[in-house]
Amino acid sequence: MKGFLSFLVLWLISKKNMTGAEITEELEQRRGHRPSPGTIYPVLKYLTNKELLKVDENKKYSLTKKGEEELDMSLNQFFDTFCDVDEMRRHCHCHRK
Amino acid sequence: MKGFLSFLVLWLISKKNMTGAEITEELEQRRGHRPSPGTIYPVLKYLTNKELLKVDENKKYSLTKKGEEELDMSLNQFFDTFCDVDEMRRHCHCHRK
DNA sequence: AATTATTTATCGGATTTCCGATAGATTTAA
DNA sequence: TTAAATCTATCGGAAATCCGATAAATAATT
Repeated sequence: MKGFLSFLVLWLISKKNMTGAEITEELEQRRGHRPSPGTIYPVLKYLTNKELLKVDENKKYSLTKKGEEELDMSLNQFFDTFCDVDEMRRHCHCHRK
Repeated sequence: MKGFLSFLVLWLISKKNMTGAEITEELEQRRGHRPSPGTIYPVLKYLTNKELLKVDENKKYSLTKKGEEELDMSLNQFFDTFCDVDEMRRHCHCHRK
């Protein structure tokens, strides 16, 4: 529950506060398949319990201060791992049909 | 076994043919922790069985034609999911201490 | 050649991750 | 105000993921 999906959810919510349904929709757009309700709601609950997300009266999730810090750390980790992301993109684009 | 680790291994080997030990080393550099032998060798076996990798007499792994195609597809998927990777990086860097 | 160190490989199991089914809650439409 | 549709939430279980322990194979050192 603390894998790539959590990371992606934090990132998406950092860009725009969203409800569970909106997050589901956005994930489907990006990944090409829709996460099941049994996937996304437990993730949101987990992140809320960890106080990385908070939710308002309209069920819109937003990052807490702690969530922003966690996101920053995860982004750093991400770019450590994918330090050559520009090269990845070039490789990707030059092979595009 | 077909998750992010496989993707990363394919990418690393596409840049440079490596042995299991060298891949382990490179992953440790990037991620900050060393994958256990019980993790990395099954992944290499899995990718070899799927004919995405081949291995020479010195145990150096390299991509097969099929492996290159798989990598291309995975890279496309990656950049679909992280379509705003530049924004991610900016966000990341501007928060760096 | 014998010993030691390193690398490769397998195995069983612990944990994580994710899903489909189900149900309750909320919203929308009739 | 019902009825229908959508959203939210939980549950149990299936599958994926990863590890540590162990052992076999290979390489390096003495």
